[in-house]
Amino acid sequence: MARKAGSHADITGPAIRDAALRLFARSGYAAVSMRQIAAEVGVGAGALYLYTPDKQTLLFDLMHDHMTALLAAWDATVPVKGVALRLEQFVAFHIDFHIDRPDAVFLAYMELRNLTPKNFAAIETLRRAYEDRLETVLAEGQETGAFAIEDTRVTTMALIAMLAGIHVWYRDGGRLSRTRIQTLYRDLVRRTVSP
Amino acid sequence: MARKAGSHADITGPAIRDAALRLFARSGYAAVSMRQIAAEVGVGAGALYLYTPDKQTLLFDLMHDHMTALLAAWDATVPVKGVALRLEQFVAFHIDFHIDRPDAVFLAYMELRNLTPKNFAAIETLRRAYEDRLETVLAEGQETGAFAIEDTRVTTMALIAMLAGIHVWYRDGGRLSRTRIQTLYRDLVRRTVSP
DNA sequence: AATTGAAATGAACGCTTGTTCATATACAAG
DNA sequence: CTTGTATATGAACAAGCGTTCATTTCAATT
Repeated sequence: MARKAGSHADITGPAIRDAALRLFARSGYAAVSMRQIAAEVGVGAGALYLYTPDKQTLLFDLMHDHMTALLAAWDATVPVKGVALRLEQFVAFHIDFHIDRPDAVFLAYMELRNLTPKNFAAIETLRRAYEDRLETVLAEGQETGAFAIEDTRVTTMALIAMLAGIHVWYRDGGRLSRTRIQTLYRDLVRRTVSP
Repeated sequence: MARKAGSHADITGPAIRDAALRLFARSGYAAVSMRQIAAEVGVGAGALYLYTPDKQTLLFDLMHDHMTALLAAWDATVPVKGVALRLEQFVAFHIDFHIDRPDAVFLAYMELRNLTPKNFAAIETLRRAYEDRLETVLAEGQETGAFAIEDTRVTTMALIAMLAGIHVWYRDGGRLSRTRIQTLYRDLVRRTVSP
């Protein structure tokens, strides 16, 4: 039996991506089979290939779309005046964006080594671009004397890692609210760069 | 042909673990086959099962031994006087220990989800114990007034993540020497906790 | 009512997987 | 020189892998 009522491409396509994202994040790309993804969607394995040329492209598209959306969202923020406030804006933005997408964050940080070299390079470029957004803010603050930073690149990586680490322990409905976390990390970051 | 001259258990055993560690770190547990590990050692696939009951145990033992060695090494340090210096000691220790074991660090941070529930719980306990070592230092400094920390647990996680992030970008013979990195991170950490 | 075409099936393909086991080898002890 | 044992082989097993494709189903268009 095929083509049940109401089951069309614009439903199945996103459903496949959702299921793949969830399963890849939970068990890892290599450990998840196309048949598992298909079963989660409620479809035969062959149907997946109506929506993606192969498994590798499915992974790449998920990571690529996440990174692209991340950069677009930051670039769409309205910059506040003053580099110190701009840095606080970055922290709040980062936490907001990432806390709502735990699975995509997991993918982007854990599945790089399962990308083909060409796909890996593409994602690395995007990741580097995001790091550069932060580094730009830090460098500007350093120039104007608003910050006192010993090594801009190292501080960038340290802050990104600090923020990325939230996804390791954050749980919805846990001890700390999102606002509280943003406050705490805003202060941690401020201490790290202030003169 | 079996049992070549000089090829004994005390050579093959460690060789298997070395190869497994390297391959698991490079490609991920699920993506590495027992035959690949065996080939790297220069042995048939069946021979692996003279040294490990199964693939899962091989992974677990690698992670378990790493975490155990980490805790033992820290507990073996001679505590310096003064909680601020003790924190600096932790930073230097952490960087020293981890920078020499990039593959084991990769495993311990990336392959948790490929552990069976029981094995996962065991590793989580060890990881938590390591975090607690740092938290203890922070809490003591907070009590004595040497540090000014808003939330001890969050700061612990933030600092661990910051330090763990080094392995993402550090390359042997890169721009920064190990000592330089230790100095930079010592200062970053100090700023984060100082009153 | 007939036709079209997108959407899905499910069998089949050649390969790889983790693991087992009967068999073979090479060294150490008697 | 014979025997015993630790070490390794490599074929075999059932299961699962990603992917392809001839075929079927169903809704919309004519």
